[in-house]
Amino acid sequence: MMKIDFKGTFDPVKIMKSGQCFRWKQVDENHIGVIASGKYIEMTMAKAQEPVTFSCNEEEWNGFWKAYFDADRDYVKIGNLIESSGDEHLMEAYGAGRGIRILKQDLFEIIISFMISQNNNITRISRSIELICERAGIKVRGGYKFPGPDEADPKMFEEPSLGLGYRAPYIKEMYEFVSENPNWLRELESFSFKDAYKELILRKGIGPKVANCICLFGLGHVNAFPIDTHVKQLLEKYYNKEEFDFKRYEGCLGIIQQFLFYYEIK
DNA sequence: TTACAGGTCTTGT
DNA sequence: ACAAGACCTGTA
Repeated sequence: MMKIDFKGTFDPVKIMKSGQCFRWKQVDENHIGVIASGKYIEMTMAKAQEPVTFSCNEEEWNGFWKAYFDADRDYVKIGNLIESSGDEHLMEAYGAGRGIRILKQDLFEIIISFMISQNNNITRISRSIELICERAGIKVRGGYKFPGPDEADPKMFEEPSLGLGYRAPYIKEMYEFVSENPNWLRELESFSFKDAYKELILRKGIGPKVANCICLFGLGHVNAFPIDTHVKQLLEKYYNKEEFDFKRYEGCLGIIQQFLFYYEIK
């Protein structure tokens, strides 16, 4: 067991509902379970200001989960930057979203997950992803692993019951492409934010919004700022013509975006 | 029933 | 460059 005090900057329930992860689920009254990169962990659903207990040992924490939960980033500092901004809308969004962190998730899983997310709703996205995991059938503790590029037959994605709809050929093509270009993911990881973005939007089914989500949640580029319908609406509603202070939040733009997004869907 | 959902692709100016 | 329209489909 690892007990970590995040000093009010880790709220499992908010993260689960934040829309960046689709496979977190409540396993009992007080715990949330997660399968990430084939590893399983459970955590307590503590209030934001209480320490969180994780079902792993110190070696597992340091070797994987610490990075996954972005535990080394100073979210208190980011909170202070917001609190001292005088931006009332953002401060209100932060009040609602405090405790959300940017997870460092498996790159390929994020690519597929956010390709599925286009013009889709969270319920359907989660359902499709879970079905993909079950159909590929790679069991791990806690459920099924998300199938990597060589761990699923691309034909599988044509199956209508997965509910992928018109996105199915995009997903199939991505599995085939990465399987045939095994170095592509590593190259993406070595690229700068801008180069990774440019490379991603070359693929069919990936546009500006999804590419930004992949950069933010799968590649750890915290300056990626995905603009979806909600954030677009919010920017138009509260900030006339580019008056949002992007410059001020250089270095944590994606985290700011998460607060705004969470606030708007809530 | 009709409209919507964390957009993207295609086609036409 | 930019603006429509179309697009799978479960759910409310």
